[in-house]
Order: sequence, then structure tokens, then C-alpha cells
Amino acid sequence: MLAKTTLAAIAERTGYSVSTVSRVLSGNAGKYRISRSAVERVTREARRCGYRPNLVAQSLRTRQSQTVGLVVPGIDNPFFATLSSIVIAQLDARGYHTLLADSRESEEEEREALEMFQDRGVDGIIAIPVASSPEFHEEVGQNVPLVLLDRYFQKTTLPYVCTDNYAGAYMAAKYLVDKGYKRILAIQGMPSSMPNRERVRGFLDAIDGRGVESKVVGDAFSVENGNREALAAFAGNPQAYDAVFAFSATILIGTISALRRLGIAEGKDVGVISYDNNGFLDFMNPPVSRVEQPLREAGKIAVDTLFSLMEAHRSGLPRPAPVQQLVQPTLVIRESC
Amino acid sequence: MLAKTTLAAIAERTGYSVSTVSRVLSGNAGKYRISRSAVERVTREARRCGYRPNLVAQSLRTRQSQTVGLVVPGIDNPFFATLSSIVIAQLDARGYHTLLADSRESEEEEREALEMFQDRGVDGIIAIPVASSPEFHEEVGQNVPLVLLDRYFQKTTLPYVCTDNYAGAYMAAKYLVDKGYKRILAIQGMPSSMPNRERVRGFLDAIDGRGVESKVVGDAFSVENGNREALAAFAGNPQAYDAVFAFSATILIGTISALRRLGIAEGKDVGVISYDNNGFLDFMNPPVSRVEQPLREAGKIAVDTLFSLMEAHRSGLPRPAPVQQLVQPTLVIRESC
DNA sequence: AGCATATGCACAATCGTTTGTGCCACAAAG
DNA sequence: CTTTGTGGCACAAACGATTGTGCATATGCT
Repeated sequence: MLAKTTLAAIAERTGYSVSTVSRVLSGNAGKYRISRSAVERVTREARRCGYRPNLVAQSLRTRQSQTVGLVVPGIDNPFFATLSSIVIAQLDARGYHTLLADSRESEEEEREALEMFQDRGVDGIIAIPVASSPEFHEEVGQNVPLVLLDRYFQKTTLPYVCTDNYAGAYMAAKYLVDKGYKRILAIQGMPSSMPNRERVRGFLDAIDGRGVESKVVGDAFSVENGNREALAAFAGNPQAYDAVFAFSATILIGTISALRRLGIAEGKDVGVISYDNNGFLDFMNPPVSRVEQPLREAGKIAVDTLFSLMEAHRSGLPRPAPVQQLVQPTLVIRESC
Repeated sequence: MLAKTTLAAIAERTGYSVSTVSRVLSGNAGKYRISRSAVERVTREARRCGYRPNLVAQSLRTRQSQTVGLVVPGIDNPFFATLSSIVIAQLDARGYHTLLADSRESEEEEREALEMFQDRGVDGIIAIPVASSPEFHEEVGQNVPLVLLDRYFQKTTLPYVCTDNYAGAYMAAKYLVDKGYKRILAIQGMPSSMPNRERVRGFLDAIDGRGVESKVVGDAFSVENGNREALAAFAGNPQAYDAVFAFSATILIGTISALRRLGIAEGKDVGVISYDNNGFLDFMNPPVSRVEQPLREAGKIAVDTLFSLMEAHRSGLPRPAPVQQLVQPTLVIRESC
């Protein structure tokens, strides 16, 4: 085991003091009038023994950890995995590390994660919240820069970046109605989550007054839910609906499975449209129309926003007005409706 | 902003010294003969002002961070997301936090992640490696407990936990052959990765001498790859092969898409089998046979192994003999072959 | 020569903990 | 009345970095 080399070790070996070594290695030689020769000798020795600063000590002293906490409701959900991937890449590009916590859709675990983040002195937090009310997040947001992603709270001053779920669902539903579909089944995800509520609202508003029968069923962003609800809806009557709006790609998979089992051809017998851009929708047969969310953009904006908050925080400036932004999804039409 | 309360603050308010407060709050009151009354007053005050220890300072002093580094080749890949989810949950259950790094299949980024982990003083590392040779991992493993997961190196002393990809592929291929399939196309994932190489080996061994024509094509665990290779293979001749073995669920999706586009009915015209248990394979039509990997078990064993290494490391004991374990996958037969 | 200004660096405090050691008091024992 | 024991706590040194300040020596200027 390579004895871990500290500033003190280098100081001893070069004959300079710890403070001088520190200033050299942190690039502050100029500000403190360190001689050329000292810089030379110290950098040489540091390189020779592969010095790497102890980030824990650095964090303690500077109160900056180069770390951002990310809490998501379930990293095994492809949607959150994709979003996390984007956020992590963005942070990495700026030299920041990621502490990841999975709240497993539990408010309790979410709280613990947020507290742990503070205890560890993260420089900022990005949260896809599960809590039903914003109090705790707001409290945390007082202490450390925090940006909500994908989900948000109403009437909160917390900054957030989400896609416009209302508009997305509205577009999709309107498209179906314009196409002439008359009996539309919407299979939703987790009812309490803001994106889901907004999608329901958009869906209902779009069909309102257009002479369309409709029903909203389901309770989870899962394959099983889509399967169960579609089976239930069509089992008695294959023509119960002429279109299905699946609120996520997972729900869609379940739905299509159910339709096929019942001998209903999606795209022909029943129009189908989905939410999400899960990569394989174009590989379904027929390819599936959907509302695509600009996740990359949302992730980037969230990180940008976080960094501007962090910047202000560092400088002791008053917090900038909270960025609360909805990015627009797009409707991608294929052959399933 | 609640002034963050430190040991010193509590010490001042209760009239005790910092060391006494520390011993009380870290549960060492007994060992150091702290009086009942002191324990009482201190805990009361700590609770009153919601004291939470500064984990950074704690880490610096104790050289324990309650943190494990996890590096994966791509968190947006559902397979790694699932595995990460399992590992994170396991760590969480033991009170450990997770620093997650995404190497994006790059050796360079993997190195950086491993170095960063050390700089931050993680207590242990779980890695799904991308490097082609083990040197660097071995070096890191000298300093901090490290366990490889899912992928491993040959002739390494590093502990690893992987599924037996050779056996899995062998089972699947043997099943196909026994069923009477004569011309089998295998579409592989990333050729250099150990799981892929083992699958290829298992596949070839299983068909060896059984009078079966075969071909191994492809180069990535992606939908696109599956689609491209299947199209290429069947475009000229729909009967070029009578079975396809997709080395991952993503590859499978692409393959099925291609087959359908070509008017080939999977399960009837061409047998299909896959690797992975991606949740929706049972919802395909027909449901897809596959080799299922016991990911939960693998993740748990990896974490268990890591903790025993960490335990030894803490106690200064010699490292236990490296656990190098292959867990057995299972063949799940459905209607696609 | 004498004073101001630069130059080059070391000292020491600090971040918030943990932990080895030593001091004091009081009680029991001789 | 001194010894021995022990209960109860404070002191201070770490961990490894950053950073304000101060003290020399050297150089410039008049």
C-alpha cells in the first residue's frame, strides 16, 4: 500500500512548509508570491509521489465538497435511470461527483436522503420528489441549493424543471379526437404524482366537449398495471374503446400484451398512443405514437439552475428568483393511431 | 437558516466539554464513565436543537465514511440500473451511502472514478468494470476493499460475483438444439466484455458436434444492434435461420422488430430465446423464453463479500481469501421456442 | 546611509470530530 | 492521616487540508 502522501510529507521532503506546498499545489502560488524555484521543486515532488489531495479534509476546511446529492424515486425505473444518467453526466462534466439515493417512492426515505445530504455537506441537491407536500424540501432548500426535477409542488418557491405534462397529454388526446376516435381509455400511472395529475388534466381538457366517451383507470407506472387495466377494459367487449392512451412506456407494454392476448390488433382495431421515449417504441410493430419528453434538455436546465444557485450561495448573494420552468414535450406520430 | 449546531455549541450550552458531549452522543458514555446526569442533560440538549454530526469531520477523524463507491458502465442501461438498484438498497439497509459514478464504458472514466473514490475515502468499492486488464483495479484493491460485479477478469485475485454466463448460454443453446433447431443465429453484445465472451463460449460449446449451423454476429447490448443484425441476416432469405439467440433483452427487442417487419413470426417461423429478465418478456406475444440471471442474489453476495473485506480491513486483519463466485442462471421456457 | 517597498516563506488557527491521557475529588481502607 | 481506588470529567492532539498574518531578507529610491 502506497503510504498516502499528504501535504506534510511533501513539505518535509522538499524542505518547505505545509502552507507553501498547499499554495503551490492548489495553484495559488502567484497570489502568495511563491518563488519559481519553490513551485518547481514542489510540483516535481508532488508528481513524483503521485500526490492527490484528501477530499475529505478539503471539504471540511473549505466547506465545499464538489458533490451534489441526487435523490430519485426508483433507479430501476428506466425513466429515472435515463434522467439520472443525464444529470450525472452533466455534473461530471463540471467536475462534480454524485451521491445517489433511492427513495423507493417513500417519503420517509426521501427525508433521510435529504438529511444525509446535508450532513455530508453536499454543495447542492437535485430531487425528483415523492413527498406530497413541499415543507421539508423548502426547509432543506433554505440551507443548500436545491432544484426539483420532473416532479414539483404547487405554490412553492422552490425552483423546478419539469416537462409540461398537461400540454403533452393535451396534444396526444387532441390528436386522437381529431383523428376521429370516440371512445378513449386512459391508463394512468401513480395518481398522486404531479406529472400524472397533469396528464389527467390535459387529457380531460382536450376531450372536453368533443363528444368523446372516456375513462381514466390504473394506478402505477408499471407493465402489470397496463396489462391488468387493459384486460379488464376489453375482456368483456373487444370494442369497448377504440383508442388507448398509455401514460408511460411501461404501461404501454402491458397494454399491448393484453390487446394481443385478446386478439385485438393495436393500430388497426384500436388506436394506441403512449407517453415517454423509451427507445424501443419505434421497434414495436406497428411503431407506437407517443409524447416524447425532452429529458436531456430538462436535465441540463436543472443542472444549470442548480449551479447558478450554488454560485450565489457561495458568494453569499441573495438567492436569485427561483427558476420554475416547464419544457415542452413533442408529439411523435407513428403508425399505432 | 438554522445555525448548524456542533458539539462545541452543545458543550457550551450544557457546560460540559466537547469530549464529554462527543462520548455521550456517540454512545460511548459507558466506556468513559460519564455520569447519568451528564448523559441526560446532553442528550436532551442535542435533541432539543436537532444535533446531527458533521459526517465530513467524522470521516476525516475516523477514516470511515459510511460510503461505498459504485461504478457502472452506464446507468441508463436497464440491466445496470436494476443491478445498481439492488446494490444501493443493500448498502442502504446497512446504513451505507452510495457514491455513484458512470464510466460510460470508458476505461479512462473508470480510472477517474476509482481514483476519486479513494480521494474521498470510501470504505469500499463495487465495480462493474470496463477495463480490459485488471492491473489498475488490483492496485486500487490493495488500498480499499473492492469487489467486482457482473464482469470480472481472468487470472485475477480480485474478488468477484458474477452470473455463470457460460452455463446460461450453454443451457439456452442446448435447449434449442434439443428442440431440433438446426440453423441458429446468435446476436451478441459488447464482444470484449467477459459476460459476452462467456456466452459465446457457452453457445459454441453447446452446439459443437450437434450438426448445427450457426453464426455469431453483432457488437452491442442495444436495440439497434439487434435490429440491424436480424435485418441483415434475414433480409435476403427469411429462412436463413430457424432460431435466434439474443444475448440481451435489448437485442431481443430489436430482433423481434426486424422479424416482424420481414413478416417472420417469432415463435412460429423462427424460434427465439433471450438473455436477461427484463420484466416485459412475459408480456411479449408470444412470451419469450430466456436465461434469467439471479441479479438480486448476485448483488447481495457482492455486498456481503464487500462487507467482510471491509471488516477485515478495519481490523487490520489479513485479507480473507478472495471470494470468486459464479451464481447460476436459470432457463425459463415460454412460447417463443 | 536610511527608509520604504517587495519578495519569499513559515506560523498558527481553523473546519468538527474522536480519543488517549491526566487531573481532581471523594470514599474506603489501612 | 496517608494511601489506594475509582468515578467524573477536561485537555489537547490528532485527521489533512486552507488561509490570514507576520517576520525576515532583499531591493529600490533619495
